[in-house]
Amino acid sequence: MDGYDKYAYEPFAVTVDLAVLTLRAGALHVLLVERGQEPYAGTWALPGGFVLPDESAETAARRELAEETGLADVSGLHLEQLRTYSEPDRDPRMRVVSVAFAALLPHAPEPLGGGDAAQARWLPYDGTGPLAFDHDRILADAHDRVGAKLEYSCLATAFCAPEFTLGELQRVYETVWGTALDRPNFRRKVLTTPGFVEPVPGGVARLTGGRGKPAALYRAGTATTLHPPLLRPPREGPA
Amino acid sequence: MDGYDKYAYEPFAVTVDLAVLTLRAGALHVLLVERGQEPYAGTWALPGGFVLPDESAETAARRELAEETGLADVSGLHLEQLRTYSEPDRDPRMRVVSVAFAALLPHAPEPLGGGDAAQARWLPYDGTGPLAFDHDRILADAHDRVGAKLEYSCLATAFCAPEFTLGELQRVYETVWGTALDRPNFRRKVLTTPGFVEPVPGGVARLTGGRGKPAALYRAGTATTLHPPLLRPPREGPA
DNA sequence: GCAAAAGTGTTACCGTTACACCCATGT
DNA sequence: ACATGGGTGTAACGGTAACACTTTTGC
Repeated sequence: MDGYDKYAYEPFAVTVDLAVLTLRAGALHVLLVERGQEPYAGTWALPGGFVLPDESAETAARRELAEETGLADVSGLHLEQLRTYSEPDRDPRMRVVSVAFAALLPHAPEPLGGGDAAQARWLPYDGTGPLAFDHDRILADAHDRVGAKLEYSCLATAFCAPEFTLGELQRVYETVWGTALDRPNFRRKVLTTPGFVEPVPGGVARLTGGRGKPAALYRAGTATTLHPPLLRPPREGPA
Repeated sequence: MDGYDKYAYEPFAVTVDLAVLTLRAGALHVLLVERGQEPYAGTWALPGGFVLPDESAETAARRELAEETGLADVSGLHLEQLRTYSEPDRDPRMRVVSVAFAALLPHAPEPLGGGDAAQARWLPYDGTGPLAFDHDRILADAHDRVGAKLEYSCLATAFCAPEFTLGELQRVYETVWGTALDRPNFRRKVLTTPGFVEPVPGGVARLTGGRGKPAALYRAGTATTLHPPLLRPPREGPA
């Protein structure tokens, strides 16, 4: 019953699919590619590709991330395995098992599409219409996971440039959660959590929008988890 | 760059590995099988097997769960995908990508090992020695995940029989987390969380150990998440 | 001056923590 | 009687929520 010795296995194609998320103009955006062939020709899909014989899924995901974004260095980007999608009929042509990943980008390079990659575009998270295959579900799962991890981890800084203001960090939470947060309370929570952020010593300040007081700059700290968590306001159930 | 049309994929074997956890005699136990062939002959390993051509990984995992435990009905058991392990060298013989699952059992049928399955045994979570392949890591990941989910979900009831006492539920937390909890506070927390547990109306009572006052019985409620969470006491860092 | 964004301070509330204490049962 | 496990009560603490208010910039 061990099974391994039989070699009586069915060949599967193993791929990775990437939900690459970033903030653009105050809205959550996803990196999507337009399919050229059937099935789903002309439909938007998550970027992805085959896992090569000498690669782990993580290695393949980071390679695809570099190819699709056109970035020279993706080693510092947050990349996280979501789960594996393996329904037998998820691809009509053949048996494809896909390991899905979520990636978080800070500043979002413009339309990109470098090299031999198909045209990749940033589209707003809401209003992508139905995606190819089961990619709507993968994208929704990615959003759920990221939203949940903001509560108990320092993940939010992965959406920010190396140096950022507390206002930018707060906008990450508000955009992903779709809720407004109280600024004074958010400040206190972030600043009193050891290792979440550390001030940039140069006492530098910078402008975010046009007007307003310049904000102090912070860097991501060394902590990875938040204790106690920063819980999102509970959804108001319709009475 | 779409890739799909090329059919230039490498064949992978896709398997599932199961970390089946239960509580026996107040200690966390894992279901393990002893390997008969090389590599790792004579070593304990997680139960698992190939994903069949018409199965999803979830279907395969539930089938394996039934086969390895010998239980007639495993439809009500908690089964949850953990993550996928795909290092190219994780099996020395061939390229095997494994989707790992965690399963939680209530009352733990005895040594089991029914049908054509290899001898499966319950072993204590601590003291299993090194397992075959990367199964130590999978098992540790399963334990981490379950421990974390106890904080913000009603998962603990999956370790309990359909009707249980609050003392039994508390022992689930204490065993998985390895920490003692204050009984009065635990009671309040569980009872004031809407939908976590509901009392068995028959006002029935039962004995857990030998002595002591009979405890009231509860069933799992309809809620799945805990708001606010039941946080485990923070680890005391060595000063 | 006015709007906009950053930053500080204060109070009330709520959940948890750390206990002390009582109840029911078996030996 | 006493040990064992179930169940109730309560005061202190800590973190959060919901504000009011000041400061610094651009127009």
